[in-house]
Amino acid sequence: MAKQHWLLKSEPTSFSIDDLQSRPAQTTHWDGVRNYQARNYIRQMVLKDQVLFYHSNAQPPGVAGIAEIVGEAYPDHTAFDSDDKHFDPKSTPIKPTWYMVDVRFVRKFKNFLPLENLRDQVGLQGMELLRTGSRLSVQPVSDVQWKIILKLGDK
DNA sequence: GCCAACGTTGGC
DNA sequence: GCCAACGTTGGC
Repeated sequence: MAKQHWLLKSEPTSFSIDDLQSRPAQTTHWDGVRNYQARNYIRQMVLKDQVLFYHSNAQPPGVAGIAEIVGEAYPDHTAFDSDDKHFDPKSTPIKPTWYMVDVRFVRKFKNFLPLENLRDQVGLQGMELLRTGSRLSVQPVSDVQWKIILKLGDK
């Protein structure tokens, strides 16, 4: 299968691309996804898929760099923990509702790409990220979109 | 702080 | 199954 590309949103005040870089093995599990459409995308991810690391609720919001999938979908255990912010009693170890992947830092872009600038780019108009009211925290990115964004980020 | 655009919940 | 109320996301 051809390599797939994705975009993952994170609020840098809770977990930034710098936090990912400073993790042991520069790797984390991407927990807390509690939306079915996003969950379905999580389950489609395969090893070595490439990911845009997006900073949401940031000033400015935008794409900060690249990561890759180093662990395919497995049950999100934070859903089982009643003390966890993302606890969901409907999800059980026997029949988990929510899944997560392992993600490893690849690099930060030379240029942080603010959302505002992406809106102006020819070829990106169809991106889910740019759709008015888009809230999906896990999104597919097409080959064409991926290439345009990498070119901008590394320029 | 505001609010548009959702997704979810629960009464009926 | 419908839909109003509510809660959340996230840009601005």
